[in-house]
Amino acid sequence: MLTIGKLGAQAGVKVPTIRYYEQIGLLPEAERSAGKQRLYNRKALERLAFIRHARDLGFTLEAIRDLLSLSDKPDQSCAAADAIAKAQLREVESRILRLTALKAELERMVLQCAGGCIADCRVIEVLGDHSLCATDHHHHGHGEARQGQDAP
Amino acid sequence: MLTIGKLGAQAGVKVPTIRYYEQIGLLPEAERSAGKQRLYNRKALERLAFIRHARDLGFTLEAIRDLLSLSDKPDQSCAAADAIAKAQLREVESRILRLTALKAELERMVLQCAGGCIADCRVIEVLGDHSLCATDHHHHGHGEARQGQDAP
DNA sequence: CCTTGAAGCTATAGTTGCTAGAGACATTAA
DNA sequence: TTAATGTCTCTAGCAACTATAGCTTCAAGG
Repeated sequence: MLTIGKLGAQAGVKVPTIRYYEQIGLLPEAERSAGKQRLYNRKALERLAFIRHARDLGFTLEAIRDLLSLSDKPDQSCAAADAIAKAQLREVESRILRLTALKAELERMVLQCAGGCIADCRVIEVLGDHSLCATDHHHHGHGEARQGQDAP
Repeated sequence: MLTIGKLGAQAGVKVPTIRYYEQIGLLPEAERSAGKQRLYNRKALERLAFIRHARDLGFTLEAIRDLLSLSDKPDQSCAAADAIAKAQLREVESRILRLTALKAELERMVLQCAGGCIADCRVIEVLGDHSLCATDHHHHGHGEARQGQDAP
């Protein structure tokens, strides 16, 4: 049996995040010790590692909730899981496209900045006037994969 | 003089977002009509367009705050503006790298899914076991450029 | 057996960048 | 004049956590 700290260390998830996952029902309520501390078994560790890994791949908690409930029914078709993964793939691809356009625009801005004074700065100028842009960086996706978390 | 609705339409920013920008001090307090409605002039429109454009390029509101205060001092060196833009460029580049790794992993998952039942599903399996991964998708950036907003 | 320090507990509030709703007032077109 | 918009303030909500405060529990050393 693992305490919440050990579990977090093994899965690479911070302790408050584990409690948060329990709170929103992504993890079941943990067993408790005599002194009301949470205790976890191997299955809980696997579930948490699954969540962590899916988060790393950019799945939302909602998508993960769906994937988890699918993985609890091993006899059904995996079409739904496949669809979720494909949607995620499309999402990632469209973000890459958009970011690539942004990158081009930023490079142009930075290259053209001669290092003079603000009045002549291309960065400020380009930001102030969209018509100076080469590319169409105008449509957007929905938030990146993770916030900055990293194993403690 | 523009009402807030016209201003938003011209700049491509929703009305509540404009009020929000004013609230957090990114836009100055607007003049008011006799009936206390906000009124804007050309300068306000330019400032808002600047913000909108910078948001489109993925700058945070904090970075934009800095850029705006720089652009108010046209005689100073543009080194600071240049640094902000370069930091943003590095940020975007690192997000692209990370997303590209994710994309490869997702493609592998999806390709290997034979479409059988959950018990054999590669998607579920790979998510459950990081050692099945080809790539190191383990370090992350800090949030994508925009939430889903788009001109009203 | 007792103490100390780390780890755990709950509960609440903060983060970013907005968006949505309620209920009241202003403006404009028919 | 009346109806339909538009605008006002205020509050609360979204994702996905993170941070803080003030407590209790646990494991190890003396």
